[in-house]
Amino acid sequence: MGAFGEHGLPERQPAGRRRPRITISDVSAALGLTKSTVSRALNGYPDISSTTRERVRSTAARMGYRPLSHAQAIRTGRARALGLVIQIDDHDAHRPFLADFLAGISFVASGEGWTITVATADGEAATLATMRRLLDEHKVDGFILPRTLIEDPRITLLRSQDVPFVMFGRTRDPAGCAWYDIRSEDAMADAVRRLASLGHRRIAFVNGGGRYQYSRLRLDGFRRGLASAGVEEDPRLVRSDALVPHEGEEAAESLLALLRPPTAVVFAVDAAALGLYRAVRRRGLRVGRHLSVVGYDGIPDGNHADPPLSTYAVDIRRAGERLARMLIERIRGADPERLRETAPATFIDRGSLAAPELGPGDLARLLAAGRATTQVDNRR
Amino acid sequence: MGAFGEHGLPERQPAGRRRPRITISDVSAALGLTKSTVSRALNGYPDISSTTRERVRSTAARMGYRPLSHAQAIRTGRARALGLVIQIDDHDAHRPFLADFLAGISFVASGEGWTITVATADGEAATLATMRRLLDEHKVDGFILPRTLIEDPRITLLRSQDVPFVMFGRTRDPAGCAWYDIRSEDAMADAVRRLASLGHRRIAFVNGGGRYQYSRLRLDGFRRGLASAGVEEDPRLVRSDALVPHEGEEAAESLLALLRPPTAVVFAVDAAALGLYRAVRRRGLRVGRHLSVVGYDGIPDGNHADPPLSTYAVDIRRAGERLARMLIERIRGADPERLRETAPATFIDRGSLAAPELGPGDLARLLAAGRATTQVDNRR
DNA sequence: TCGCTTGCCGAAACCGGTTTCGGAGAGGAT
DNA sequence: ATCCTCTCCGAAACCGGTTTCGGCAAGCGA
Repeated sequence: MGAFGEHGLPERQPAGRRRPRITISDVSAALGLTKSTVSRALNGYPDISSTTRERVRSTAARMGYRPLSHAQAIRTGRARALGLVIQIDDHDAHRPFLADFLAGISFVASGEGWTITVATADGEAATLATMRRLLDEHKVDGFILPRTLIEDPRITLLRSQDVPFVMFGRTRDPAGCAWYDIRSEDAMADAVRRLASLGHRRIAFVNGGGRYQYSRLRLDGFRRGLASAGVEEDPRLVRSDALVPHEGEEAAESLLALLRPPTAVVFAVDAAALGLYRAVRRRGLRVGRHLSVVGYDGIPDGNHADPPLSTYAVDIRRAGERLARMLIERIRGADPERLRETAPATFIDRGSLAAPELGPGDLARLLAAGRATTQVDNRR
Repeated sequence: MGAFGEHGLPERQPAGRRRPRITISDVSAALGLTKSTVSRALNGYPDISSTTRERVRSTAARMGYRPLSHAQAIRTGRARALGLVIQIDDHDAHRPFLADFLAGISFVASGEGWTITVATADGEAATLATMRRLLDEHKVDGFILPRTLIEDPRITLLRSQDVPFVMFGRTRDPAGCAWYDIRSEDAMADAVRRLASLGHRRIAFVNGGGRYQYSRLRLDGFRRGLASAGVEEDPRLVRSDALVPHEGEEAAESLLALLRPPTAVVFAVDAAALGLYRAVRRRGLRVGRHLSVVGYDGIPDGNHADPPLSTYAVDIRRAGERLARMLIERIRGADPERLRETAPATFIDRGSLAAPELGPGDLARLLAAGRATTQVDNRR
């Protein structure tokens, strides 16, 4: 399908005026050596004397020679390209960060003379098929896997083919896996402690998607925070699978409808937290005053909410940089179990959490009153 | 710089268990032909009989043969890869759309067996350097240029090297250029007419960045809208270079400070329009009621504003699809002047514009009163 | 029947690299 | 002086394709 031209004759590119590249033969001719010697010198083979090696390296650099990666790839199988397959049917929580993520990856890759091959895929099957195609055509030497699942079929595929990869996020079975991750569980615990120290005792948690490894970790973190703050956990205050504003709004609705509603809500995902604003606004109440909220991710939209959403921001560009670095090392043969790194998220206080103005009881009465005077279902 | 390994010995990849690829030699052996015949048959050379051609094509397809693009590239110079260099120091108006844009490009490219090589660059010089590197290493066969400038150095570079490219957006000197663009000027004109038909007479315009071609077009569209609605243009109601909320906020401030402030504001960029919300909210007024606003882009954040921002949405995924298709045709030799296409934006009414409740005079008085009771400078 | 096209395919060179193999020359031990 | 071992590099094969060149056989006109 399209691999061979449907067009009759192969068209030629208009005669380009690009100056001809400098090939390894040019370098070897200039040095009076054979290209095999030049190749081995540049690749650090031990059977080339150090003086020759230096001579070759310096003149190659002076002449501006850079090997053609596909010419190398045809023999070595390495294309010096990092693969990134983005599954687009997912919730769009991470979309605003894609540019930063790519910037981080690209910064490191470019510095090493590598390139990035990206593809998008619609659904899990398409993602795997795309990865297979990229591998089959030797287009990439390894993959960066965004958004790791608890059970991730991509890992299964890559493991079975011995393809190097690094994950953004941890997974259940870590054997042979390299990763970079943000300790979002610590952020959740910190959020709870922060709220508790402000005086909150009824603290709810709205988690993200159940298939993601991070959801498991963040729930653990939330519980750890409760425990360390000496607050007893109330299972009625926990929701899950809220990834977009609409889902967050529903979760907020059900929490606010409780007999003893929470005075503070911790969201695992910023985008879902924005949904709570709608629910609160509809009741004529105000976030930060009547209900404290804290999110996670640091999406820019949070800054435009009223009041701006306090959250734990992730340095996604740095994540891209580290992942690219790790993947290159991994492709070069580094032990994956040595390539594991986590970093903290940083709290940004924008004013959406404060000491509770009302107890749960008063809040419940206020909510009941608000419900009476407002249309319940004017959500779009 | 990293082109040759700093590492002593070249490490080898752990012995992969991937099943070996099917090469052209496998196909030729199975057919009892030489690989040159197979190659010419698959590429549609006229000196291969049609019966042989079909025989070759069918068995190649049956065996699952797909040519290795770098092996081809080394002789042909074509890598079957589309290049996309994203300049990240720009305003982030288009960042939320990057995933959709990539999805569109990837959808078409994958279908044709092509891949996408992306890179990010910080600043114009870095962008050009990155493009040169990708060309020099034959990593890409052509470029998709996002966000065309009025005078675009990328075009100069690519023209001088006879490299195929397509632009997202038009440019001043269209010679040899292929493009896809949204007729945002029509959207601006439509916005003005829409507001005028609601009764607005003082309609302001806040434009985007001056270097972009679209800014010129959108200003023209705004003026055309005024003319067709029979409203006289007031130069005091036009601002420019507002790309992010903060800049939009400043523009809004200066407009609201006028003796006869506008009752409606058309923004060339949604992100800037969000800044107006802050200025209006600070005065205790309400968008849609006291001041009508309409934006352009269709960013998701607009949906979470209060009231949600009416805007002209762009189908960015389709833009990616069309651009990828056009670039592939362009690389195959199509006439660039034939590859030009525009599409309309679609208006989305979310309630941020309405009939003027107050005349400019009343609004000015209200603003003055609001200013007295509110801190003027509590913006962050 | 002969010569000359024409259609069709094989042989081989080529693209720009990498890798294997072997041998020349230096140096050391005997 | 001879032999043996290293050190270091050249020659050539190779990777998986494309493209040039040439030649065989069929078809055609004279």
